Formats: sequence, structure tokens, C-alpha cells
Amino acid sequence: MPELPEVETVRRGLSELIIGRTIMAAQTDNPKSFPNAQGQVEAFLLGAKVSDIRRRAKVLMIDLSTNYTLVTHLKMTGQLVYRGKKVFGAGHPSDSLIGELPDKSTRVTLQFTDESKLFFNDQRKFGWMKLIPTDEVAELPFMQKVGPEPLDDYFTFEQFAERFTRRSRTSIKAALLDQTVIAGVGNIYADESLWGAKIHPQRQVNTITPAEFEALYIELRLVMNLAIDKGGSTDKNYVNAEGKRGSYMDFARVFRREGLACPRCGTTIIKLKVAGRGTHICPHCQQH
DNA sequence: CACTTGACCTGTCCGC
DNA sequence: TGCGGACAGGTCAAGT
Repeated sequence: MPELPEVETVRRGLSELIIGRTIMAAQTDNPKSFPNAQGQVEAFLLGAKVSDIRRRAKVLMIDLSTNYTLVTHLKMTGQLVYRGKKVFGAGHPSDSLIGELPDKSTRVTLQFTDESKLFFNDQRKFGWMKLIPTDEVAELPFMQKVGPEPLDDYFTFEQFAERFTRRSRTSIKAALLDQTVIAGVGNIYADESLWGAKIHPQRQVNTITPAEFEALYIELRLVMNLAIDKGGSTDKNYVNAEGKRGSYMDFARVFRREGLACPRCGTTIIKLKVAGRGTHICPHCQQH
């Protein structure tokens, strides 16, 4: 669920809220959510000041003054929510999707010296935060093999099409979801961009024409930029750094819209399974 | 090497 | 009402 636009929304929110704050305490109820060797937290996290927040693909990096980085992956149900002192004990803001924190899905709590807190919530426990030396982050296996950022200014349609040659015999949807091809695409924006480009998700990659790759490149960037504009997609769990939902789902054309009319031609949208994922298409606009 | 499937988890929904 | 099973979907390990 958190894909590139959602993680980017969290990054922007956290940049406003926690850069410059100093971490005073950390606790977790689940070692897998925060798997750090004994002593590292005391030595490199407590007393550290947040210096920057970066994103690569769906990975968020909270840089610290100790030259360590809290590398964070939200996976499917992760949330990073900041709560300032004034909110404590005052119920929760009416526009927030979640209530008092911590709650039963809180896995990690970071407390700052001003008593405000950052909560890492993760219902399904797939996500994690890892404390890693900043100059070693780029050497992580995932960072070594992840594909280019689709929204970078210098990322061209030609480079986009070339990335897919490595997955020529699989379906276009499986290739889009492959993080080593293009970074940051997940199930929502795969379906939305394929609909925009009028490509059936089960089409084999080596049957996609250059014109179709160009349409897909344009649609993917369009959809992701719109989603960032709307603060991401909240299907169930996703919230931004203030606990608020994103509104892209109000603009979705096919995702989770099975049984409804295609906004382009009126045909009923259907749901199928492609690459092991729930997949939404217009059977008229997206022919196999 | 290319590609697919299962595991990791918890909560919700559906049919009986 | 309870209960089993399917489903949700990001990534890695294991299998074909």
C-alpha cells in the first residue's frame, strides 16, 4: 500500500515535523520491527539529532547527526505518525484516521527531548526500522539493485523502455512491480497507469510496442505526480506523518472499482489475478 | 539466469 | 453467532 507517492508524502511531512529534533528515548514491543544489535541504539540513536529525511523507492531514510540513518520500510501496513506535546491526552484530531497513540499496532516509539513522539505503527509486522551507518546505506543489497526513480527529471522514456528488456518474457504488470526494473511502483499505480496507457496487465513485455511504452511512461509519471498532490492513497491503513488519510482513491479510475463503470468508455471494470496480485482492468480499453 | 510461488503477519469479510 | 478460509500486497528466499 505505501508506494512511492505515499512514502514521499510521509517524507515531506516528517521533514517539516522532526528535522532538528533530538531523540531522547526509544522502545519497541517487537524485535523484528526494530532489529538492532545491543548497544547501537544507546550509542548512535539516543542523543542524536535528526538532520535530514530522504527517500529511495519505497524506503525512507531518517539521517542522524551521529552519521547513522534510521532506514525504514513501511511494507503494507506501516505508518510513521508524529504527535506533538499539545495533542497528548486531548483525544485525537477529527481529521486523523487513527486515535490515541501508542495503540495495539505500535511497534516502535521514538521520544524527542521536547516530549513529542514519533510512532511506527505496523499492524502486520512486515515493516522495519534499522539503524545503519549512513555511508553504508547505499551498499545495502536492495539499494544496489533497485531501478531508477520514475519521477526524476532526467529519467527519459528511452531509459524507461530499456529497463524492461531484462524481463522480456514476463507480464508487463509483473515487470512494473519488479523494483529492480523501476523503483517505487506498487499494485495501485501499476493498475492505474496500465489503464491510462490502455495496456492489458497480462501482455508479455516483449509484445509491448514503443508507442505503448511511451504511453505507460507518461501515465505512470502522471498518476504518481497526481497521487503525491493528493497526499497518496488511503485504502485501509495508510496515513501521513500527521495521521491523516490521502485522497488519491477518490481519483482512481480502476483500482478497487470492480463492478463500476470505466470513466473512459463506461464498460464495467473487472478484477482478475495477475502476477499473484488483485488486478483491476477495463476489459474494453485494455485488450489482451 | 528468468521466472513463479510461498512465507512473513494480522485483521476483515464471506459463506456455511 | 461461530468458524474456517480467502484475501489484502512489499519483498525476499526457495523452488521450478
